[in-house]
Amino acid sequence: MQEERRLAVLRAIVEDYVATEEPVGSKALVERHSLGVSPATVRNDMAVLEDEGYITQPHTSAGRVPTDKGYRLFVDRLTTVKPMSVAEKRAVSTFLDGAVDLDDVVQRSVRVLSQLTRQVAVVQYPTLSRSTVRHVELVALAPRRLLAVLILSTGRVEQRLVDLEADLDDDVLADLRLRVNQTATGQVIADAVTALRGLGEQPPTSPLAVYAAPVVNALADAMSDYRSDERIAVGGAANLARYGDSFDSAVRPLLEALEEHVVLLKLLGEATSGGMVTVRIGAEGPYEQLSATSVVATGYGPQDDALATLGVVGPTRMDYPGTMTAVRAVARYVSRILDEA
Amino acid sequence: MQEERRLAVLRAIVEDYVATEEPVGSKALVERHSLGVSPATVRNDMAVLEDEGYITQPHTSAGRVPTDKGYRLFVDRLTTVKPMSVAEKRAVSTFLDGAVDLDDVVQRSVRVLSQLTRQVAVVQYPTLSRSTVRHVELVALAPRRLLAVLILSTGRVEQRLVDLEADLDDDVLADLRLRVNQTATGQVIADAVTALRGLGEQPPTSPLAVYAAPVVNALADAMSDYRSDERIAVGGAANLARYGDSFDSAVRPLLEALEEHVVLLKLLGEATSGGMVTVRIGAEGPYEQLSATSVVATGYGPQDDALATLGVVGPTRMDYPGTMTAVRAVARYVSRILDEA
DNA sequence: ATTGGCACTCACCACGACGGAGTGCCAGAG
DNA sequence: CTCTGGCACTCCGTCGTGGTGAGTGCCAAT
Repeated sequence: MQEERRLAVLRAIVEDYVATEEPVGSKALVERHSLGVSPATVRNDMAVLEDEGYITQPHTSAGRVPTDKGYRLFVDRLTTVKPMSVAEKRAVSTFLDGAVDLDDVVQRSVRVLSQLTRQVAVVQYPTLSRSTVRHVELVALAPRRLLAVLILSTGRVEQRLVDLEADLDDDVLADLRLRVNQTATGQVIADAVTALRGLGEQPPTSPLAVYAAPVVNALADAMSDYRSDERIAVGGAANLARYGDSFDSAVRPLLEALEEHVVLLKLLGEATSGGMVTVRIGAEGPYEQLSATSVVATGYGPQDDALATLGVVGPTRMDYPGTMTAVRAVARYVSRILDEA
Repeated sequence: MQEERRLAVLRAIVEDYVATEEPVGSKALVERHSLGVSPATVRNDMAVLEDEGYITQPHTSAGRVPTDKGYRLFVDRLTTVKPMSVAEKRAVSTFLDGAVDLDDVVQRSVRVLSQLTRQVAVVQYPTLSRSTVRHVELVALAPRRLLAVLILSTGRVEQRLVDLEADLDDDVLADLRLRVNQTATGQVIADAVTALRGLGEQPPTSPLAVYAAPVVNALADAMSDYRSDERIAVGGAANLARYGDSFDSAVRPLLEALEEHVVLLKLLGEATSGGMVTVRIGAEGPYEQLSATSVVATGYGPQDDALATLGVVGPTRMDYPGTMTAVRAVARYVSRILDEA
C-alpha cells in the first residue's frame, strides 16, 4: 500500500522536477498532483525515498531532486508509454519521406529527432559490415590516376583515388573493372575484402599486374577502413542553450564530446533492436565528465536488423517518456525507409 | 604627431582588451606598453578616441573597450602581419597531407583551422558551378530502379536514385549510359544541364524514351540542386565554451546559426581570392543577432580560383592578426592540394 | 603639448538582516 | 499502525549598506 504511494510520490517528483527544473517540496507536490494525502505524509515518504537513495536535497531545507538511481527506477517501472500526437507523426513521416538518398535520410533524421525532443540528436550512419557490394566502378581521371567508386547495398557510395605506376590502357581497365565486379559484387563486404585480396595477386606476367594491386588495395581500404571508422551526424546543438545554468558542468563537456565522434559512438553504445530503447543515465555512462547527461538510444536498420544506432543526449533531468517515444518512432520510421530502399 | 600616438593607443587598447577580456584603463596601458607618455596624456587621447567612436566605456569610470569601428580601424590600418610559427606550419601541412579524398580535405581543414584559431571554423565544400562533369555512371539496382552516379572534376561524387516505369534492359542501359556520357562529360555543369535536357526529349518511338527522361531529370536535379544547396563543414564548436560570459548574447545565437547552413553561407559571404582575407566585424554582418560576432574568411580553390570560402566565426573581441594569418595559411594550403588533384 | 594633482563616480565585494520555503519530529486522531 | 496538523528549526536567496579601488575628467603648471 504505502509502497505504491511512495512510488507515486517518486514519479510525481520526477515529473515536477523535469517540468520546473527546481527542487520540489512536499506542499507543492500535493497541490499539483492529487495524491489524496497531506503534505506531512508525503514528507515521511520522501524521507524513506531519500534513505533508499532515490532522491536528495541539494541543501537542508530545500525541496528534493531525483538522483540517478531515482531516474533509473522511474524509467524502469514508472513510465507510461506516451503516444505521439498525430501532428508529430505526420511531421516525422512527411519530413523523412522527402529524403533523396541515404545521407539525406540520416541528416533529416537528426533534424526531426532534435526538433521533436528539443535535445541534441545523434544518428549513426548505417554500418557497412552487413551490407553487400552492389557495384564497383573504375573511372579514369588522368593517364596514371583513376577513381574507384564503391556502391553498397545500403545506397552508400564510397570513393578512393588511386595512383598507378603505369599509364592506363582502356582495354585493361575494362577488363579489371569486369573482374573486380565479378569478384566483389553481391558479397558481404567482409567476404569481398578477402576475395579481392586474392585478385590482387596477379602473376607478374599478366597485364593486370601493374594495376590490380593498387586498385584492390584502395577498395579493400575503403571497405575495412570504413567499417571501423563509423560516421555519425549530430544536430540540435542549439538546444544546449536551454541548459542555461550548469554551463561548465554540463554544456562544456558535452560540446567537446560532440566533436569527438569516437566518444559519441561509444556513448550511443551497442545497438539494440526490436523497439527496445536503451536509457543510460548520468554516471552509468562510460565518461566521467558526462555524469550530468543521459543518453536515450536505440538501434535501427532494415528488417529491424540494428545496423546502426540513433538517439539523443541530454541532461539527466529530461523528459524520459517523451524522449523515448520520439526516439523509438524515428527509429521505426527510418528502418521502414531502409526496408524500401 | 599626436595623431600617430592616438593610433598607437588604440592599438594598445585592442591588444590588451583581446588578451585580458577586461576594460583597459590609462594606467595599465602605460605600464604594459612603453608609450613614453604619462597616463594623463593617454587619458586625453582616449577621450578623443571616444569622441570619434573608436572606443567606449561600459560604465562611467571603467576602462575603455574598443567599438566595432575601433576594431575596423585596427584591422584596416594597425595590424602587423604575424607569420605563423614553423611548428604551426608543419602541423597544418602534415595534417592536411593525410587526406584521402575531397571530403576528407574539407573535414581536416575545419579541424586544423579551429584548433589553430581556437575558434569555430567553417569550410564550404568547393562549389560545383565551375567544375566539369568527369563521368556519369548508371547502375541497375532492381528491375525498375537504378542509381545514377555523377562524378565531377573536383572529385566530388553525387548520387540519385531513379525509379523507372518499365523494366530495365541491359542493352538500352548501356546505350543510355554511353549517350549521357557523350553529352555531359567534360562540360561545365551549367552547360551539361542544358545539353542533358535536350537528350531527355526523345521521340516516343525510341526505346530510350521511357528511361531517358527520368534519368536526365535526376542528373539535372543533382547538378542544379547541388549548385545552390552548397554544403559546409563546421568544427570547433567546443571553443564556444570559452566565451564563458555573454552566453545568451553571443553563444546562443551562434549555436543556432551553426545549424542553419544557409545562414552560415551568407555569413561567410562572397569568396575573395588572391590572399585577400575578408573581415566582417559585429554589426557589419547581415544578422542582427550576431552583432557580437565577427567573421574572418577568404576564398580558396585551385589556381586561387575562389571556388569556395573558408573562415572562422568568433567574438568581436578576437585576435584578428593571428586569426587572419591562420585563415590565409589554411586557404593557401588547401588550394595547393586542390591544384594537385 | 604634456604632466601631476585632485575630486568624483561607480562597479564590486563583504556583511548582516530578513523573509520564506521546506524540513523533521511529535502528539493526537482514525 | 497509518495518517495528519502543528511547531520549531534550518538555511538559501535577496536586499540594502557601506567601504574600497580603479578609473575618469578637469585644471593649473610646466
